[in-house]
Amino acid sequence: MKTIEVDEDLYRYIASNTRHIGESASDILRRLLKLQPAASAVAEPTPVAGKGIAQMLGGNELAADESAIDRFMHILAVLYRENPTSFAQACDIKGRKRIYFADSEAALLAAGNTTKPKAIDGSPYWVITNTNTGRKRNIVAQLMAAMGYPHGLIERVCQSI
Amino acid sequence: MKTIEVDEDLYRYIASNTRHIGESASDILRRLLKLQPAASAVAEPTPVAGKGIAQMLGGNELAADESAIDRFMHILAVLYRENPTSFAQACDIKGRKRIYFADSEAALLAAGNTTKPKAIDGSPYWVITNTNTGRKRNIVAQLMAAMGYPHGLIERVCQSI
DNA sequence: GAGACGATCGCCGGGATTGTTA
DNA sequence: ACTAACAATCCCGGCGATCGTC
Repeated sequence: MKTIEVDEDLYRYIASNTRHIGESASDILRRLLKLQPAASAVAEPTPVAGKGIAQMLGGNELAADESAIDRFMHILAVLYRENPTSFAQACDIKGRKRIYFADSEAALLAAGNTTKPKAIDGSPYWVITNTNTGRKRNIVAQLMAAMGYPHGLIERVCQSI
Repeated sequence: MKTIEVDEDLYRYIASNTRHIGESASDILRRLLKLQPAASAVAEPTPVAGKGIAQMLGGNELAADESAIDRFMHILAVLYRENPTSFAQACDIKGRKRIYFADSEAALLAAGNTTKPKAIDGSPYWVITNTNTGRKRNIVAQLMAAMGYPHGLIERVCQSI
């Protein structure tokens, strides 16, 4: 991985061409420049834990998300994609009254008022959304901890929300 | 200046496309992606009348358009003509409920009430028209940013609406 | 769906702030 | 009582589209 500097507007241009969750700056540039996709992209059946999330942090993909909610949803989508099974086991996190994750909007609505549930892209899950940013960080931290991510990475991800 | 991370091979590819000493990554990428140059440095006179956005601003082309809508439509037509591909990638801009661009009138009508779609001259695209001038400026700014135009030019174009 | 334009104002989403409970 | 953790109200900024104006 090399680091290069680009102007603001170029950066936005690249970010605006994100096609799907988990796409890195390299992926986007390769597509825009009509180059061959990275060789390893398809071949790897079991991604190394932490790879997807770390890549997300390194690249510019979160830049396209304007709000904390967008970044929150984006991170959750990547976490799910990276390890659906682990996510499923880890996501029964709850607050005092509310539950945070469920496989239906109704379940979340039933456990609190005005929770503003949103569907997690590419997964069967929904999350609560009506929280301050601190709690969003909290939820992500708890989830990632339960999924077995290392401390440092968790911290960096939370920082990025 | 923003920093992004790219794979080794991409880095080498970009470096190998350097045209002259001191050329920045942004300059090279702009050229490879066929985006607008950052500086006003249009060293060579661009002869064809009505060729680009800068030309349009320079001349009195827009003066003939009485209303903000006319100027709005005019600008969009020029932007499309200047780079149809980039326009196509950039134009999936939307509001909270409405979509702003589409390749058919019906698509815009379906996504909002009384949006007053109009066809963009010389292109297959339609835009929403029932917005205040601030929003028209907004739409143009978002579009141009996503097409990779530099800030200064975007501002001047919006000013002219 | 046919008058055209677009400012104004109502509504909605984001999330900090404030109220509540353990 | 005091605090920490949590819930959800409510303010602000942004968006939609009605309706006043020409």
